[in-house]
Amino acid sequence: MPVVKSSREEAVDAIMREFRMSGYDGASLSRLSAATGLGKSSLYHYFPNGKEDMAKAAGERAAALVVEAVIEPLAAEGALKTRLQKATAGLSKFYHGGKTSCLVDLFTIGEANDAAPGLAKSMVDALLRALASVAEEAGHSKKEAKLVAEQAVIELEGSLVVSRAMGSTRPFQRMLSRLPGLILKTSK
Amino acid sequence: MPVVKSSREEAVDAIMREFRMSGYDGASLSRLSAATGLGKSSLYHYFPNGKEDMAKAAGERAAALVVEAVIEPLAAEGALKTRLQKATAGLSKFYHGGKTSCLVDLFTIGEANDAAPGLAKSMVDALLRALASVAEEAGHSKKEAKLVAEQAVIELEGSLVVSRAMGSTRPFQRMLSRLPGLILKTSK
DNA sequence: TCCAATATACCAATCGTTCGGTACAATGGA
DNA sequence: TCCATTGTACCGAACGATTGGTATATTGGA
Repeated sequence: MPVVKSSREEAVDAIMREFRMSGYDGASLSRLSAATGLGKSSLYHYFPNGKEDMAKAAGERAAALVVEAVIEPLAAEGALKTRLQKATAGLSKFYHGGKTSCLVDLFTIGEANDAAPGLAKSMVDALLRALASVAEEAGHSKKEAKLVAEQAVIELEGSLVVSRAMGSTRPFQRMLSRLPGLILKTSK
Repeated sequence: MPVVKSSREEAVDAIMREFRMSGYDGASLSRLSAATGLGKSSLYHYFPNGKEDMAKAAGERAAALVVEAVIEPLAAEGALKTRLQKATAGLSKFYHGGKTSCLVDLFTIGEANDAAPGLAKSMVDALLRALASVAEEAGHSKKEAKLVAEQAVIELEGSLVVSRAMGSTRPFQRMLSRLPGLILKTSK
């Protein structure tokens, strides 16, 4: 098991960071080059199809991080409440307390749609499935569970947008504190 | 009262549409030129500071439309429930049933921050104030009203993101049907 | 005649991309 | 063991196209 990250893995991390800061259209090759410390031409060594490949790699990396920080804790052993706490902590970490945007948002704007179609959809689908399964376990019907999961993702994405617009992480933090209740409560 | 829109007003509408489709970075001058049917020279005649001015004009236009479709109905005479219905209808119209994005989201990404700082914040602030005032009228305390308003904006923005990502307007529609209850209900 | 509005032509800068090439490590047959 | 070969990792320079923006000329209605 390699302790040292490969150069490519480091690059993907940096690229993901840049995309989450500037969006797809805003993340120019120059910026991506500066962010990775790799020359523009070197980027094409790791990502033969250029920006498109970089977006895909960034999306896959982000998805993997969400699985690790949120979905796996939810699927683990233990009390529901504890798992939900771990998942919200994971969300806070992944979104840096609300300071970093979500690629689901950024990759559904402008040219990103043509460059990497379906990428955002698959990301949100995975999250929806994981949340719905937990909501079902918490006592919701299959139908209710789906709605609860959707509501959770809506609040997640929305709180990130509002936090960004207001220049404050409070909306995101408040959303995190609401999340466990949203999924656990059975009363309508 | 002019029935015919001035050439500039028509241009602003088209520009707003283009920004809402492509985001700030994605809306190039060529696209804006094509969308308005105006040559670059004409665009710079109406918007001397170029893209930046266009973004401001689009933001102001969007804000005015939201005032007209949502905020004024909320502040009008009549039963609260009726006003909320009109406001949700206004939201549905402004966002084309969930098919069109929100500039609050798009203008907080990439270069837009530098070009038009504070634009998104002022937009979301106006909406928050209007919603909070209605929530207060519905029986919430000042503090609760603020939180309820924030929650409403979060769900609005979030449902637009999720709808975009899923390629379905259902999440937005469901959010609209939740909205009145969110603001009206006094029980915790 | 005036001036808002549009056209034509152009600019430097940057875009995403490709080219030709270097440095170095690993491989493998003689 | 030698060394030719191959693969990996990277780079600077340049590509054509497009970016946002400007300067100057022309048009046309009041």
